[in-house]
Amino acid sequence: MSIVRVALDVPLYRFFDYLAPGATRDAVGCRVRVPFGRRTVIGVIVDLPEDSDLPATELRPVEEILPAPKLPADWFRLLAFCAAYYQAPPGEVMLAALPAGLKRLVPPQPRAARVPGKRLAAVSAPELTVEQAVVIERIRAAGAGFTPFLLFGVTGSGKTEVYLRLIADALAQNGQILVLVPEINLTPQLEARVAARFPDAGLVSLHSELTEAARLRNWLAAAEGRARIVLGTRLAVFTPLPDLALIIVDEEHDPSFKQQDGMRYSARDVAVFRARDRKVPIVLGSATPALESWANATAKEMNGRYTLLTMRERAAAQARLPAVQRVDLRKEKAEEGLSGILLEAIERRLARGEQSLVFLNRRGYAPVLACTACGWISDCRRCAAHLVLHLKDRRLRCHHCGFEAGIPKRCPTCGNQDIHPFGRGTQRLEAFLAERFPQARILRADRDSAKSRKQWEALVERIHAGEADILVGTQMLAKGHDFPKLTLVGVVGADAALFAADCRAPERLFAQLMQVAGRAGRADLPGEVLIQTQYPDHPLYAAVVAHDYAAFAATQLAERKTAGFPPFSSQAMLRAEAPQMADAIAFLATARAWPGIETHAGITLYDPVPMRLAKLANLERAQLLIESGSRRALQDFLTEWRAVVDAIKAPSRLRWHLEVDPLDY
DNA sequence: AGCACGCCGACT
DNA sequence: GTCGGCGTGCTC
Repeated sequence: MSIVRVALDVPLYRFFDYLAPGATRDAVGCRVRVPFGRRTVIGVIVDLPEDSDLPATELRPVEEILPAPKLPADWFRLLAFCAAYYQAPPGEVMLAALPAGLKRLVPPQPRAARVPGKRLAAVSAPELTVEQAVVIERIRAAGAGFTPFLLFGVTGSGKTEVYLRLIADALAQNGQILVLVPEINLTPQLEARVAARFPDAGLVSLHSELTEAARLRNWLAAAEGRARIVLGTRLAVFTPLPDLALIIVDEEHDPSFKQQDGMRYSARDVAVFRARDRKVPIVLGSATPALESWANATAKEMNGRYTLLTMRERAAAQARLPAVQRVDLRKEKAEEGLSGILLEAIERRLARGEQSLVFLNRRGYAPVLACTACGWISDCRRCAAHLVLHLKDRRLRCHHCGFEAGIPKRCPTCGNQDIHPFGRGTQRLEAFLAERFPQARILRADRDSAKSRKQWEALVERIHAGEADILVGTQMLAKGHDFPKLTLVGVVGADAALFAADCRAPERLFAQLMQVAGRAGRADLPGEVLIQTQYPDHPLYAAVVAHDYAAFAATQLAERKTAGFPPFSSQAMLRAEAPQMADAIAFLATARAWPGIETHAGITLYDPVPMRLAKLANLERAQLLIESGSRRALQDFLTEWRAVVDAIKAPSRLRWHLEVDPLDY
């Protein structure tokens, strides 16, 4: 009597054995319909064990083994690695990696895939720059095995063309290619370029905005090898690819590669594991690499784990890097937060019929409403955060939990009518600019003005069509798109990130500034970037002005090394949330007090502390940082400790999770 | 996670 | 009397 071991979608760290009369090893990798408690669920057969820990009499028989699709062995290795590394339940992790259509008891009726319409002739490849050619040669020279490359190329240096050539190579050798991008709706032009170059490669995309049916269709096409190129967001890293030959991670520094709930994995790191496991090359591309990646490519301690490839020149011969300048706000008078220098620069663009972009990473009209008499401020009653004033729809809104309220006419505490918006958001800048430049057409681009992908695309379309003279936007505008007529970028309100408690804030600010600066002057028009700041001497801005990522990264890494922070140590974070902060702290304190820590050398457990956003949606949150100089030691500790934490008796309303390699503090 | 059971409080 | 709150225990 055969026994099958089945992974099920439950938060438990074990599998379940079932009787499967007549099943052979061939069943491993198949999905299976099994009774589980009082319900019937879909699982995945992970093994065909000789016998079970339980007597055969206690095993229930499977209801049906579903022959296709079959998950391959390397898929199990990948998911098992993730479950172990991220301390997540293996069954849950495996089932989460499958498209929903494969988890239904009644399988969805597969509709015939639409026959691709007009098949266009492949767009021919442009000539390579010298740098591109060198980079491609070096990657080719490394051959087919596992080699991780960090492709460090300034904005506009033509990383995409490098990807396309490598994809062509892999296709020619009958390989499949996995391309990971941070957010699909910000990179539709990459998809378009790949599709145009390789019209016969059966390119499919995989991301969470696809309908369930489309996702299943594309997943199957990839898993069956029909699709030769898979372009997707982080979840695509788990797609079975029988002929995988190359992995590309574009904008590898982007925080969107980090999953922020459920299993909190880094798709970039998972991709590197997968490349190593499948013995294929992987190219991580960025103009501002994550410090971890940069260290892997340059730091002595990392022994050249990654091969660094650099492209310094912009590909379009005429396109220069934009001239970046600081505007000293201590000396310059500012009107509604905009300096005379910036306003004049905008005026010149208006006169020349060019576009300007004012970048402010804060949406709404003003970040807070306050009473000048009694000190009342518009706080969210469910979060430790201010309600943001949205004048456009006359609401106060919490950007964390979504709580909304009307705008009070007078102070709710003291009745004073003199209540004022403090600070500035994109709406306020938009209003001021409209008043200041009545002849200009102003377009605001933030999550409020582009809620859906459709709205966003329409907005981009209008900008491209030249329907705007001045753009006011958040980081939404920093990514992806090239606007040929955009020659001026003004950066407003960036200083706040300079002194944030989060050690990664400078890294993110630098990446953001480089990215938004890269929007200026792409074509034959020279670009200008003006950064308004109270701290013009700050080394971060100096590095941005000099377009010198390497110098910036060197100082950051030196700081990290002194502080013993990643990548010079490994970290994990235990977080708890409960209606009462005291309960959350007490839970973490109990976890920290585990005596078994004695047997684990080199593990530091910090004190439990309230999170930066200490209260969110009526839950108070605290966290405990775990650090070790040895990743191995941390892993061993976490594996044991996780079970200990699991067994702690806590109030029923308390929730907790463990995050490995946290990005935010 | 579901989904049961089981025990107490406040309702038609 | 029973509807329902959530604590506890189990799922091959």
